[in-house]
Amino acid sequence: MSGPTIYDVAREAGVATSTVSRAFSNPNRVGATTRERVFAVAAELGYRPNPHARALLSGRHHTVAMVVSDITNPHYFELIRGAEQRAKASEYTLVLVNVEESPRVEWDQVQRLVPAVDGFVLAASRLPDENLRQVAGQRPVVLISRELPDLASVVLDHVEGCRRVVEHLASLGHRDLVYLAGPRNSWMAATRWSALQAATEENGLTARRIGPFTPKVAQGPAAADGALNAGATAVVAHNDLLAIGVLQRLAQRGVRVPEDVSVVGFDNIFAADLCTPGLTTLGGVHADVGRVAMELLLDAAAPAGRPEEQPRVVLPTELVLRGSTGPVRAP
Amino acid sequence: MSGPTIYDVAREAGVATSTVSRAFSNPNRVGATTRERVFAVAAELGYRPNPHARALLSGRHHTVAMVVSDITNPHYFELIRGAEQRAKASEYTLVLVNVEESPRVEWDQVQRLVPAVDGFVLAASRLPDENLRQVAGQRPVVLISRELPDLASVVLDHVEGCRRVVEHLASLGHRDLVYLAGPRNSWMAATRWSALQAATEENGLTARRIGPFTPKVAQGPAAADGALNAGATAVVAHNDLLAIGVLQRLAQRGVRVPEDVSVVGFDNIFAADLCTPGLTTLGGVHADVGRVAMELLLDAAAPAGRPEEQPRVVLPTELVLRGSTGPVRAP
DNA sequence: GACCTGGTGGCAAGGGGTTGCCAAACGGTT
DNA sequence: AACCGTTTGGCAACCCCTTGCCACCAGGTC
Repeated sequence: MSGPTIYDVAREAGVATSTVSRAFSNPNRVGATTRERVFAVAAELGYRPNPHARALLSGRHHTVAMVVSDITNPHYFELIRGAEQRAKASEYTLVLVNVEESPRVEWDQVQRLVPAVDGFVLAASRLPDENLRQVAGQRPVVLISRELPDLASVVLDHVEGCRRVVEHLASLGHRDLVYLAGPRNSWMAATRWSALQAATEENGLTARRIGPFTPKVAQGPAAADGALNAGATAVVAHNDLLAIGVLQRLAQRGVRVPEDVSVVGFDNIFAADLCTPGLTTLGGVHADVGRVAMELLLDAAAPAGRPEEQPRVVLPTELVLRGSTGPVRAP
Repeated sequence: MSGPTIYDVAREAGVATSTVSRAFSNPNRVGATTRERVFAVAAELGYRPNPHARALLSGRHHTVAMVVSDITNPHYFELIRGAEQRAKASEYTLVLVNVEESPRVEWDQVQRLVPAVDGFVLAASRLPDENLRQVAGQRPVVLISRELPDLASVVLDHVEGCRRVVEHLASLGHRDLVYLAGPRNSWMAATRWSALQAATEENGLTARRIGPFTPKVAQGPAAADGALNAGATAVVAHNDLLAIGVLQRLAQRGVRVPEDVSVVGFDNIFAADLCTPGLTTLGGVHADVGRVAMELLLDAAAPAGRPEEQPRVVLPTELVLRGSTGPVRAP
């Protein structure tokens, strides 16, 4: 069934199995001529080292897992793409797990994979802090869109980003904003809210929060109705999906955007510039986020062992202005 | 570093390692009381079977790979989601590989993974037929959006679907359509083109083809300009991304849709109903495609061995009418 | 009491590769 | 010719788990 082994190669090349093994894993431990013959025979036989046998002994699998909380959110595609690219570049295999916003599923899947992978990239993990620490005790972990002391993480700079959002709205004359909150167990949701609060205070605006909402288009109507009911002039949605749902509902109810209400999202997903009006949103280079996270993970998983201090990378955001924000309507 | 082994469990429980092994992999081969004690000790020690040691002997890894040709296309998200869900349900691990439209990368990655996975789902593979057969000789393979005799596949019914597209355009008075072709090595592109040809002939229309185009938004302008130059009244783009790019370019050039030109896409991606006007497109339940493909693969990879005949599943399409198609302009 | 039967559990041999340790081979010294 | 240091390659143990085969034991039969 499976292909030839080092034994076949060794026999064929007239050397010991250990020599074949070393020719592949530690080339300068074996003479040049011998090595060449081994390679030649291996190529001829179509030999490929069995990664499992290798992993068995070394405990290193050249495999990492990426866990995302909602694979249908286009935002994650970019993260995945960046991470996958980086992993591939180092010949690491990427295992993808979608946990559909469920901490329970996330925990089960991570535990199932612990013995099979060298590390985890957890994107927008919904696990409680102590579970994250547990996982980190078992394998190297890099968080995306979440921070925790002593764990490596990559996040976009939402403090700065939210300030830009608030300043933008303030410059348009808005005095009050309503934040449509993301899931309760989302670190990002909490971070955005406190960053918005800080920035509004700084700029003399008020901020209110309603929700939490599952950040999907389908939740848009509920969120939009809530915002209208609160008399909002400016709405900041937890992410673009929710914002798009809000836009749709507002249009349906005859509320004009941005004349009556301004709407801001987060992530700058693919669809954000296609909807009507285009969505003003706080973006960033998400593929880079994925790439950097994977890079940190590969470093941590490297034979050298993980460094003592866990890096915390903060990447810049970018406020993308489109048609969904405009001057506040005359009172 | 790694956790306890069956030896630890065996010692602690006062039984032989083989008993521990059997307690897990073949429970009714060992007495109830012994089994309970083994489980208790295992739980206490936090024992987890090492999947690699297991795979080494059985040759089965409980891991499958999914290869997609462009992970940034929202269309694939749904495929991935369906496949991931199905794999998870059977406790299979899903390895994701993005090959960025490159047959070379696809081949390298697949070969790299052959010894590590139980099978492959190849979505829109760009590999030549003979390479696909080679892979199928090494591991079970299920194709998505591609057919090949003797290989299992799951596709949407594009013959029927294209007929619906053509009938729709014909009913609006169009007498001629221009197909903006997908990549040269895309089976889907060839299939759509021949299905469109057949359907146009059947309905007394003419069809022309320009391209090929890489099916991304960025290629839209070139495609749109080509279509306008050809004097098209109805444009059928290889997929929604290209169609969206076309819509943008047409708007930019002041060409009205659908008054001057009708545009149709394929896939019904997330953004198709957000653009302006909404995109008429041939959709289908892509998550089901992924799910079914994974199901076939798991069947084929099952211990029973693969069945002799390779299933070819054809799922229904659905023509989604939106604003981008309308009556042909008066001549 | 001798014999059989079915149910349990242990022994030991892998499965494919890695690696510590040792020995042979080789070229050069004195 | 005896001696020495350095490569280079081989032996065998080990990684963790599975499984064919055999031994054992309790209970049932005649």
